[in-house]
Amino acid sequence: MSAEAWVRSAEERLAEAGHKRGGARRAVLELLGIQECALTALEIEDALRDAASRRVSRASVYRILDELERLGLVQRVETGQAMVRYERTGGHEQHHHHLVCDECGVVMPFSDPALELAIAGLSERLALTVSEHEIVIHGSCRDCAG
Amino acid sequence: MSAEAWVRSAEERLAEAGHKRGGARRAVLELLGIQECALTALEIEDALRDAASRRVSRASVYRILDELERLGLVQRVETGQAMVRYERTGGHEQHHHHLVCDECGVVMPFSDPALELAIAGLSERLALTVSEHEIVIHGSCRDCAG
DNA sequence: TTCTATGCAAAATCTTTGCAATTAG
DNA sequence: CTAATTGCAAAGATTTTGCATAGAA
Repeated sequence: MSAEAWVRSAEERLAEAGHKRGGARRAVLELLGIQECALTALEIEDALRDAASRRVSRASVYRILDELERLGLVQRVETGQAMVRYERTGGHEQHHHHLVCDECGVVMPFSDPALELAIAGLSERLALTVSEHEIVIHGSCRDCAG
Repeated sequence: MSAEAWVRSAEERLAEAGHKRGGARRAVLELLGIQECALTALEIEDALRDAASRRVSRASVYRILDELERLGLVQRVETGQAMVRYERTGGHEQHHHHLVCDECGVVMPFSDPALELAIAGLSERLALTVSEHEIVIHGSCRDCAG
């Protein structure tokens, strides 16, 4: 799904849920739509200010992300770093997970069919209705490991 | 590994690293040793107070957990809830991951050989020296899903 | 109009740090 | 003695909330 299509479908979903349009949320959606990987609230705020697309207050960024998450439009990524990250769901070419270098803090996306299969099988046996899965692997990246 | 054996080996490791013994840390180690699953710093503080084993200040709990994590004796578990959780490493019968019910907040451990295999295979192909993996699956538990 | 969206500032929550007193080796 | 441990209180960092204004339907 392209960034534009994702933004459009997200706005539809928001309208269905009784939301009105707003410039701040639109700006956040457009930013998330074109991201390859997860951003923190602060990164979103900074990116919007720098891109001059529109300044959005931090409180709004948090409120918007919270609502988007409730509607399943974005997903939290817990990297174990100080801040939570968010990225759009269902939008990228394929579902991906994250690698985190605990030394330099870089976060990289990765995909693995075998892992997806294992999780799919697992989901059927759990005492839980699985809503999403997000796997974070920690370690040292090539630069840091030397 | 039994709780006692784990506490003993942890203290050895701490001694090697140049640490002296301390009552607060000892109490935290003994508590973590017997836990089935991950606790938050606050839960640790409360458990120690209630068990009357020893009161430990919150700052010390955090400092102790931080040091134990640095030495690889405990592992952080990011559940996506407000607080980070910690549990001992290498101590339980088998490596486990976590299920989180996003409705009631309950955290349950689970194990899955197929998942471990998938991760083992994956680790060899990553641009990362894997230090640990911790998988958290979100959803609704039986009680909440109805 | 009426309800949502937003910004600002204050508050809340979790975690870390500074400092002094204590204690282990 | 010397360095690590600990508690307390203050500070930090991230996130949430209250309130008033602006804006969409």
